[in-house]
Amino acid sequence: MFELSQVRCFVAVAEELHFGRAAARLNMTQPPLSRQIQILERILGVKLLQRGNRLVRPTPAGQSFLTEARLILKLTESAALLARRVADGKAGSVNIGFTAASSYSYVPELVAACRQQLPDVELILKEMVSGDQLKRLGAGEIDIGLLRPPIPRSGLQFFRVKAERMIAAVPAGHKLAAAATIDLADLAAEPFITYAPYEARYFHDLLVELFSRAALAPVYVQHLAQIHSILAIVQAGVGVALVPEAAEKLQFKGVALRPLADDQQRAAELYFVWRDDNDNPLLPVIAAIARDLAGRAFSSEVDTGSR
Amino acid sequence: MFELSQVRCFVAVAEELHFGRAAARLNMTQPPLSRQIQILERILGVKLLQRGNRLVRPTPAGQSFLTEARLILKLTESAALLARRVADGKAGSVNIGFTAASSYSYVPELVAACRQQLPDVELILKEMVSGDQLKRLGAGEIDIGLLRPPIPRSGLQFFRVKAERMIAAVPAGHKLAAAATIDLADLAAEPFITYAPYEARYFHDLLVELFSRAALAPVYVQHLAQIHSILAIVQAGVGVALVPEAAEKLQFKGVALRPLADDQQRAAELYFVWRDDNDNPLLPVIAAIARDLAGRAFSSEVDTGSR
DNA sequence: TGGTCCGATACCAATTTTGGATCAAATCGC
DNA sequence: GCGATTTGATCCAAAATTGGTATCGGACCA
Repeated sequence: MFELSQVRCFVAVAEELHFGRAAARLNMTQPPLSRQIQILERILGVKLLQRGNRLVRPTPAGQSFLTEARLILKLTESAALLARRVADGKAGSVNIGFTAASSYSYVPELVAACRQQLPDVELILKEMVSGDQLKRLGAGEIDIGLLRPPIPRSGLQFFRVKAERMIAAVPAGHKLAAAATIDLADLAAEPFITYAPYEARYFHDLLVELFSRAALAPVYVQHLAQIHSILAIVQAGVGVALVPEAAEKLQFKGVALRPLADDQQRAAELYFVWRDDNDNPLLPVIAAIARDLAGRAFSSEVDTGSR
Repeated sequence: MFELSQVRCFVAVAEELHFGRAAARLNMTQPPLSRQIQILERILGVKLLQRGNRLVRPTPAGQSFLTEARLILKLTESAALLARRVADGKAGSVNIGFTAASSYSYVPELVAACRQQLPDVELILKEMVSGDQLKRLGAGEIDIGLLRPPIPRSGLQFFRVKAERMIAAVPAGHKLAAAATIDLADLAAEPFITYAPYEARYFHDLLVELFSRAALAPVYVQHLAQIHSILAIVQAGVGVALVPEAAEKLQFKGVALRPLADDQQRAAELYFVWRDDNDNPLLPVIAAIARDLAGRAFSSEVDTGSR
C-alpha cells in the first residue's frame, strides 16, 4: 500500500501542475519526486497525471484521487492534533459512575462545570450503586466513581465532594410538619420508611446507626432503594423518612421536608473516587474541577450555617 | 509527519494487544514493529500504548488515535479503489453540453441509460447552444457535446445520434391544421416565425435552405432561439413555424403539429461530439451507450417509416 | 535549427529499515 | 522461592529505500 509521503508528493504536483515547483515546495529535488509519483501510480495501478511536454494535468482518476488525498492529509493532521489534545487532558472521554442520589445534587454541577471548561470532553455517565461503582472501578470500566463510603484502600484515591444533612420527610398535612425542625424521637414514633440494605447500603447503615445511638427503634414499614420512591411513599401517607438534603431539589408536592434538631444532624457523604493507576489524562483535570466545586459547596454551606 | 505503515503497525498492535502477534500479522518481526511504534509516538509527542510486562493496552490518547487511524486506513483503501474505478470508467464525472432542443428528445434517454448502467457516475449537464459547446469542448470545459452541425474537423470525433423530421406548427384553429400533412408552399404563405440566426444557427440555416430550394420566400414575423418560445408565439396566433419532431414531447395545448408532405421532409441532426485527446475513461463507455441508444432510435424510426 | 524548458532515467551516497541475537523484567508453575 | 518462560526493548550487521547529481530525450520557441 502507498505511503503518506507519496500522497503529499502527489498533492503538491497536482496543485502546482509542475514537477519542479512541486519539488521545491516539498524541499526536495525533481528526480525523486518523479519517482515517488511513479511508484504511487504503480501501486494504485492507475495513471494519475498526464505529462504533456509543456504541461502536467491530472487524469480523471487523478482528479478523483486528489480530492480523497486532501481529505486523508487533513484527517491525519487532525488525528495527530486530537491525540495530543487527549494526552493533554483537553479532549477525550471519561466514564463516570454516580449514585442516584448524587444526580440530584452534585452531578449536574460537575457536568455543567466540565462542559464549560472542557467543551471537547465527553462525559459518559452511568448510574449505579456505590458497591457496583467500586467493582467497575476495579475492572477499569469506569474512570471516576461518585459514591458513598466505605471506600477500600486498595489502589484507590478519593476525596470528599459533598456532605449533606439528612432531613426528615413527612406527609404535608402531618402533625410533625407544623414545626420548623423535627426531633428524632418524634420521627421514630411514626411508621418509618427506610433504605434497602444492599442497593442503598450506605443510607441504610447510616440510619441504623443514627437510631441506635439515640436508643430509638422505629417501626420500619418499607425498604426502598431510591429517594424518589421513598418520597412518593411518604406522600401517600404510608409513613415518614429521612432523606438527604438534596431531596429538596426534587420539589415533591405533598411532602414536607424539615431539618432535624441541631444536635441530631447527620451528614451523608459523597466521594470522588478513582484508581490511582488510571492514566486517563482527564482525571487530574476533572478531579481539580470536582475539588474546586466541592470547596465552593462547603464554603457556601458554612455561610448557610452561619446565618 | 508520520507514515501510513506506522499507522498500520499501531492499529495491529492496538488490536492484538501484543507486539509479537501484531508483528506476525504484519509479516514482520517484533523489533522493527516496536521501533515503528516508538517513532510514531515520538512524532506525535504522545504515548499511545501502555506497556505493562504482561499486557499492552492503549492509553486514552492511543484509544482516540486508534479510532482515527482506522478511519484513515479505510479512507486510503477507498481512495485507491475509487481511483481504479474512475480509471476503469465505472465512476467519476463527465461534463456534457446539450442544446435546448435535445433536452426534449435525446438527453433524457441518455441520462436514464447512464444512470442505470453507471450508477456511480455523475453526469454534469450544461445547456448551451452548439457554437458554445464547440468552444467549451476545445477548452476542455465539457467532455461531451450534444450538438448540431457543422462540426469542424480539428481534433474532434463525433457520430450522429438523432435525425428528426421538421414538422409544421400552426395554431390549433388554423385552416392548415385541418389537413393531416401540410405543404411547404401553404406554410410559406403564412406569417412565419423562425430561428435566431446565431443562438439557433443550425435551424435558421436549415429553414433558409429549405425555403430557398423550394423557391419560397416566407414573411418572417419573429426570430426566436428556443422551441418552446416559438410554440408559445404560434399558440398566440402570431404565425406558423417549423420545429423538430421532438416538440411533440412538449405537449403544447392550442398548437397543432403536422408533418410536411413526404417529399419535403427535412431532418435535423444531433451529434455526439468529443475531443479525440480527451482521456476521461468514461468517454468510450458513455459513447458506447449513446451509440447503442442512437442505433435503437434509428431502427425504431425505420419501423415507423415502414408502416 | 539551435536554445530552452521539463520530466524521465541512470547512477551514486547516505540514511533508514529490517531481522536475528540478545537483554531485562516480570509472571507462572513446580 | 526459584528456575522457566514470556514479552517488549536494545544492539548490530545487512539490505532496502530514499534523495541527490548528472544527464537524457522530447517538445516548443525563436
